[in-house]
Amino acid sequence: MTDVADALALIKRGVHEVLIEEDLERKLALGRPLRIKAGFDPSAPDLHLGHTVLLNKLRQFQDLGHHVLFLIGDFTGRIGDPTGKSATRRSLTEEEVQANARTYQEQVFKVLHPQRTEVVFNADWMGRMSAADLIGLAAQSTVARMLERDDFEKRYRANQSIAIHEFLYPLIQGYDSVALEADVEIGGTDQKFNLLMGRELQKSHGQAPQVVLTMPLLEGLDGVQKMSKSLNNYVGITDRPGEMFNKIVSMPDSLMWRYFELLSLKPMDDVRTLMAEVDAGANPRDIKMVLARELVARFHGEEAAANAHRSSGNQLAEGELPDDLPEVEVSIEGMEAAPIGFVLNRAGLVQNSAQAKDMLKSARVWVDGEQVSGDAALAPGQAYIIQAGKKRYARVKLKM
RNA sequence: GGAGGGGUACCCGAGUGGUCAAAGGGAGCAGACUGUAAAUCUGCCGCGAAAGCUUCGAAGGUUCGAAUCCUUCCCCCUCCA
Repeated sequence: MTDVADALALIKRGVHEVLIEEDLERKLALGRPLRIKAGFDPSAPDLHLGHTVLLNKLRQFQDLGHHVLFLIGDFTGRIGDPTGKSATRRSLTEEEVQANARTYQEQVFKVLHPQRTEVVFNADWMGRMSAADLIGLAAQSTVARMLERDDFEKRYRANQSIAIHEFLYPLIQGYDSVALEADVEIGGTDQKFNLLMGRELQKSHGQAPQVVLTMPLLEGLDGVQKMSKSLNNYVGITDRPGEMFNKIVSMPDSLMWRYFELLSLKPMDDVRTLMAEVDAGANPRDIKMVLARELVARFHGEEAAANAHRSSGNQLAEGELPDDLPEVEVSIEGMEAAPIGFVLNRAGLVQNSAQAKDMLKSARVWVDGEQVSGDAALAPGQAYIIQAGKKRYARVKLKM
């Protein structure tokens, strides 16, 4: 294990807050693998780069030899974190939880070391807890303490209802740390209250309190709002290589160093070297390509990263076709010839017929390399290579 | 309980009987320029290949014709008690 100061520097990279840093130093000095806990909501298994900020931090701990407890909150999922807008959340079935857990693991191990990761479910211990035990747990905190939490306090002052069970959420999340004997828990800045509850409950159970690390929420590609699927400003970790590459290279320059800090596993010294290059006049685009290659390689492998700049989803370079041209079948049911607008729409190359018309009008559609106009029609029984705009193309087969 | 104001497309917001698939702005999408960036500029922006179909809180009604007029209902806001 590396020396404590180096480890501390790596751990603090990109972190919003460490509570309490001296505790962390002491734990690191113990020389044993620490138990690092992070909880995940079982309802949303499609990960994007925003989620990987946390995963990267876990990975850095693993690189230092520590042990990660990947907690799937299947029990807490039934409550729904009161922070969220969704006060009433549908509870998931056992099968759904299992399916989501599998998806998580597939995606998560692109970042984490499987051998140093233990996947745990809090229903394992919470499901067995008796009503008496739960009351005992509830007795370990107070209403006044709960009202210190920002959103509870606001709602209380605004005379909005707070259901009793909502108070149980932080308690259970905290108790998870007791059950797991966590040394460190990592979460988003919005989780601070819940994370601190773990410290308190551990103390009252005679355990050394965990160190709390809060990670900033990653801004999405718009550079303003947090990354989320619903705002469509995300890079999904299952995005195709070309698509991922394209999104990263086209992000605003203002965002790139933030992404380097939180998403790259390159040492900060290397990142600072890149910064110096840009200061000295290097094209920021080329530096974004460095980041794009690293991330594509992480989620799709080195080979995909090497080819990402000319694979589908990314803009064509010099009119070259991508290596992995998607194939689509379009049924033209009874038509003698399919109007090009129809084909574009059915093949998913445009969002709606208005966009198809727009593209055709401004002559941005090519069939087998020939530019076509809006009145073009394609005969069935044949495959065409169709390109719509710069980024979208497919081999389209028309069938009757 | 009383008085008044309001619900228009993803968001804000104009529109008071036909020329309204609905002004304008923002967001989004496609382009030009550039560096696959920003800024700026252009086009698109309910669905549909088209014919056409479906929208203005909901349901009925008047009318040749309704976002616009009438009835009932639902929801939001402000003031008074």
